[in-house]
Amino acid sequence: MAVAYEQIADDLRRSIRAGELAAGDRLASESKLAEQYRKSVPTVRQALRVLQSEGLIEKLHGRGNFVRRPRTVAKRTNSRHQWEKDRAREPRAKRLKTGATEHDTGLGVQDLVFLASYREIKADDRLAEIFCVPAGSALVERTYRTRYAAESAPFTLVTSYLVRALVEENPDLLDETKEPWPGGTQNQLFTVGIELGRIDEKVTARPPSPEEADELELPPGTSVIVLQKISYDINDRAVEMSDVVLPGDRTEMYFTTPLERW
Amino acid sequence: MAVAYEQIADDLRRSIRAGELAAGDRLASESKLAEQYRKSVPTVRQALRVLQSEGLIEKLHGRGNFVRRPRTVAKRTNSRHQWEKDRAREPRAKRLKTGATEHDTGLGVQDLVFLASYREIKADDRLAEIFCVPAGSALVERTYRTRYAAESAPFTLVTSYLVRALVEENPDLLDETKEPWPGGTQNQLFTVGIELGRIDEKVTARPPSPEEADELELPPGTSVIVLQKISYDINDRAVEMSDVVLPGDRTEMYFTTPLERW
DNA sequence: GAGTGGTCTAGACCACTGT
DNA sequence: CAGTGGTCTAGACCACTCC
Repeated sequence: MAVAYEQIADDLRRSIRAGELAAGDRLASESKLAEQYRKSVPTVRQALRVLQSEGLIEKLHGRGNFVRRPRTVAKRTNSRHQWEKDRAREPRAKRLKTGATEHDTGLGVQDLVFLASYREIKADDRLAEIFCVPAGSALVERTYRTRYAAESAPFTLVTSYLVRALVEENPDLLDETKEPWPGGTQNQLFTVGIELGRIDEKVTARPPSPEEADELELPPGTSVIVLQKISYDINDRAVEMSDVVLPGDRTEMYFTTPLERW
Repeated sequence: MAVAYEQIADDLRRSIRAGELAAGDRLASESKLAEQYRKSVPTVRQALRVLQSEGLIEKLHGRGNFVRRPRTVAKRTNSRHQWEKDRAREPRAKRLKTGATEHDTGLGVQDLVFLASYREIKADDRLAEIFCVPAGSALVERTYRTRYAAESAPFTLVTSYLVRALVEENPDLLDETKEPWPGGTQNQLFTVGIELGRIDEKVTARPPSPEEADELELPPGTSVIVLQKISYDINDRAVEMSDVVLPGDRTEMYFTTPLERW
């Protein structure tokens, strides 16, 4: 009944689940497996494709097929926003100690590696509409990569936008060498007199672009979670927007919604 | 440079994007395509697999390969919770008119098809911990399927749990024929004297189980978004939990986080 | 029954990895 | 260089759909 490639996939899956093949182990070569199961190599490869799409194995050209190691789950909350706001007016010494990502993940600043780069761009139609500025207005585009010190792949790719005219009175906000900025974006905005009143987040999932799959080290078949965050000041003006790309296989997001009393 | 199957995939992708192949059109048969591109059938099939994993085509055994129709995006917000709470004490006539899903999607009750079934279960360890009851306690398990009247696949699979002891004083709450219940779960809980104080939602993404892929009509390679919702009453007691499975390719979720003033 | 996609074979050659 | 996975061929046979 069951087709051959499914039987092979089932058998290998069972071996992995049972621990006969441990995380990081190399599987027998495809030609060896074909011999063992008395099937052709393409049939074995079809079985391996199934396991790969389930995230159980990793195919490395010229090296072999390996049992995938489980990766650390990265957590993200919406309480981070109020937490960051509360710290935005604290003294630098306190802000230096920890940031919103550490708040979410429960790790210390030494466990995370952080890369930032800034450049200036002109607003396209989407960004112009969000910020209610004319298309072509000057924006600051900031890209961030955050990863665990012990792993090679980042767990978030962030592109953040600010309206240049709103922040240029503090030249440090245009200088990427000031990153990581203690206290984060909310403290940066505080230095130019902006207080946030509300944050809207839109969450979707989609297949990764080839570049995203490469950078996040995603197995084929894994989706990315895409989060678009817009920060509004206390006058309901959009002052910051971020596109956040998160690996679907290792991200958990938590949202708390308080309700008003009757 | 570029390998054959990628060239074929690129060419077909371009045809679809350019509209030469419209949504719902059948592609030429695999043997015809092999002839056209002067490649073997397995190579053509490899190209089609790429397009399938991108959600661009749908393979129907015995019928052909078809350009996939874009499906309606389903929206979900967290403002639905306050909205539903505000309506929970309204008269039945008002609650009948519309529900939280209509609030999210902007549609009327006539555009949506709704299925519900109830059964009684015993709490497993996970549920016992969430509700702070002994394992084995009686729970009401309620499953819901919601779809657009014009489409065949539901856009949400919901499994919701209540502690039987908390709701059994109103026998209607154990009766699935009372669904769809005007005013939703928050009105149901109101009838037994429960007011919600907070809702926590946890969001992750993962590959679908075969059953989920089948029911949601997901193309291979598409993830599902999994949302676990826990509703707490005003004394911080968990009173309801839902597991919500959403198709990753057609779901948008919106979360608003208000911030306290400085 | 004709036409379609699904599975499978047996083997060739190429590209990548590590020694 | 040997060994590995990646691509590709040419064809066989099966399962499904629709007429």
